[in-house]
Amino acid sequence: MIKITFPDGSVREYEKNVTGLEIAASISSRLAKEVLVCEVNGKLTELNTPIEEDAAFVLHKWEDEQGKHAFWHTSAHLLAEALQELYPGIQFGIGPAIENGFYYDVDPGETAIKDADFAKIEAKMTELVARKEAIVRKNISKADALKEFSAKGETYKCELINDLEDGQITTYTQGDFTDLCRGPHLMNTAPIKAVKILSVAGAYWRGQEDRKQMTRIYGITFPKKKMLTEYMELLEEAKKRDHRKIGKEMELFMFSETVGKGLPMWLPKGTALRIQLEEFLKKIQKQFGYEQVMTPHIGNKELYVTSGHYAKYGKDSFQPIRTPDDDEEYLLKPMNCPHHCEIYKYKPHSYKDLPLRYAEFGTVYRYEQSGELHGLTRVRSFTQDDAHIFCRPDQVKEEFLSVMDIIFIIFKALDFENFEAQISLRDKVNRDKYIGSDENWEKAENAIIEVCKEKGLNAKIEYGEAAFYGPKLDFMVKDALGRRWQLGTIQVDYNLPERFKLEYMGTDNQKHRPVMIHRAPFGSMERFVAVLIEHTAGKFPLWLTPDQVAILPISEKFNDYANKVKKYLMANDIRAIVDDRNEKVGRKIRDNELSHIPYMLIVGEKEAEEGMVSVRKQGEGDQGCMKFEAFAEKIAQEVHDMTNKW
RNA sequence: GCUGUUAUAGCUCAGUGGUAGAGCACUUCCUUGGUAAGGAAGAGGUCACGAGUUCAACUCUCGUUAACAGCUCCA
Repeated sequence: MIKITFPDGSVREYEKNVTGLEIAASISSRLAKEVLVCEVNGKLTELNTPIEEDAAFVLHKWEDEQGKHAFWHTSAHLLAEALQELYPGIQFGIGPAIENGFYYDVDPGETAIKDADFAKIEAKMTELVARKEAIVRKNISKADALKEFSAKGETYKCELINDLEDGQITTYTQGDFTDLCRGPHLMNTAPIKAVKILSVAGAYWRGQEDRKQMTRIYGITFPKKKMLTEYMELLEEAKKRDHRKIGKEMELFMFSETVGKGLPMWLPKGTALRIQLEEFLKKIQKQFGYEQVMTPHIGNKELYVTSGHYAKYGKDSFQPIRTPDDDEEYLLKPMNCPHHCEIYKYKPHSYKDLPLRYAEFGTVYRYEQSGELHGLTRVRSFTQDDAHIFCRPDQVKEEFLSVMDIIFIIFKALDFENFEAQISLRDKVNRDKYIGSDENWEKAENAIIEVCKEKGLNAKIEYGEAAFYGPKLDFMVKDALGRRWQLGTIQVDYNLPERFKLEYMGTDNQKHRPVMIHRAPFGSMERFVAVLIEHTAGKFPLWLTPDQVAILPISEKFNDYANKVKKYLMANDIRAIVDDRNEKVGRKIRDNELSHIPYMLIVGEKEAEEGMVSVRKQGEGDQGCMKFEAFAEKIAQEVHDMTNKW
């Protein structure tokens, strides 16, 4: 007999070589039906694997991450099995489960797999499920694995096998399909009740740009048909929130093929929104001791040679601007830091001056690869809400903490609750690409880790994600389609002060090197607005929204009164428009509801006579009548209450 | 940059190897209204751009540009 310990701490005894499925069945038949995969002493394994010794034991169902993972991983194999039947001679790369579904990278040789083939593939997968083939796991020696897969002409699999350790190699077989795989899997494909092939795309073999491009087929499967329907509806919903769609509908920003791709232009409404955000941040920064500066959009190439950016990014940037002078070259500025370093150098500094915090809404230009451009989230010209803090080494931590406070204020004010933080450190092995001494790097890396701990921030550490000049802490949020976008960033930099030979006079009357902290709480105005649009679905908070109030005259006879009210509101810093179209009031209400304006004021004979307005709140209907002066006061108060929190 | 898909009116989209359509928006007129779509008429297109095939190309082929999905990249 062996002892099986469950997650709740209870222990039960079973015969040696009992399987996970048998254990599940001993608890309840329903559980045995729903369980997908199990965990024995922390190791995920199939339900039919015999358990030989005492073990900590966990069952995973669809509701668990691990259960879904196994379900989708098995689905990837099912996809491969279907492809093997449909496209004889097809070669397989890798086929993992992902956050939502799975994919398989394949090389179909001369044939191309297209959207039109999806139905055929789905049908074949469904057909294979009906065969109820068992999935069989097999341990195999490296030599045998190589023999087996090379016999089938599977060059990609052989390459993978060559990188594996002998003795650790397993294969999984279902029907005529055998795959090199670590597992774990479902015991058969029967639980897969709904199948959807989502898209097809190119993907480099092993993620390397110089290797062959495979065909990557994305799919998703579910244990119930209804779940697939719900998932497809969710995708539709997400599409409706896409900032590119809403940005167009609300006339916030645009692109012009003539101006150039990746170069956004802000329309009046979008500009109004952006200005509100900038003013909001300026107000906070003022409280935190920042000073605004302004710098040109170009800089002498030498500036970037000094900073090291030219060596690193020169080739992949907008190329230098020529002048009538043959020896002179300028770059569109790809970042603001070198300019701010020069500002720091304008005069000598004492330790008493520090920290100095220079802030600028600085527009920068980066030649992003064309395929990377995406709405407002990835563009070639964008405005960073940039600031550089020059401080003494002993002030780094405190400054870092106060930057985090600013970021938290912003996230709170705009209701971003589901953000993630990531600490980006150097690659553990390959350290050639980083500028600066090991000692400085370690100091900076440790400072970030400590500060996160102190703030109780659960940040994920990623090695190899650091900028070439220093480690960083990034804040990310998800967009409507579940893609992660980086917003705020804080980066410690021991490198630029070195390169620009920045100094301050210490208490010891000696020159010392300041530390520089780059930070951008929004990241960029463009990306932040994009994420904000998707977060709010275009329903911006009252203090931020471009139009706060729409005034709707009942008929043209009351246009004059409506304009009088508008003038009064505008004079009191309330952003109002008059809808003076020749339409019935029902129509005006409908259109203005759909355009997300928070308040509507309906004015007709009754209101005009008494200096009143009939108030209607977006989504909440009629709110009754009041004097327009009282309404202005109410709105001002509401905005004040919202903005006074920070 | 790579692979694939797409490009028709301001917007959303139908459509055909034989000179182009809808809804919304727009203009004019009627209507002057009370809390989510009043009515009529009209205007609007080099069917992304450039070549080629064809008696004839918006439609088929190739190239260019841009957008979209994914990959790679992101100071």
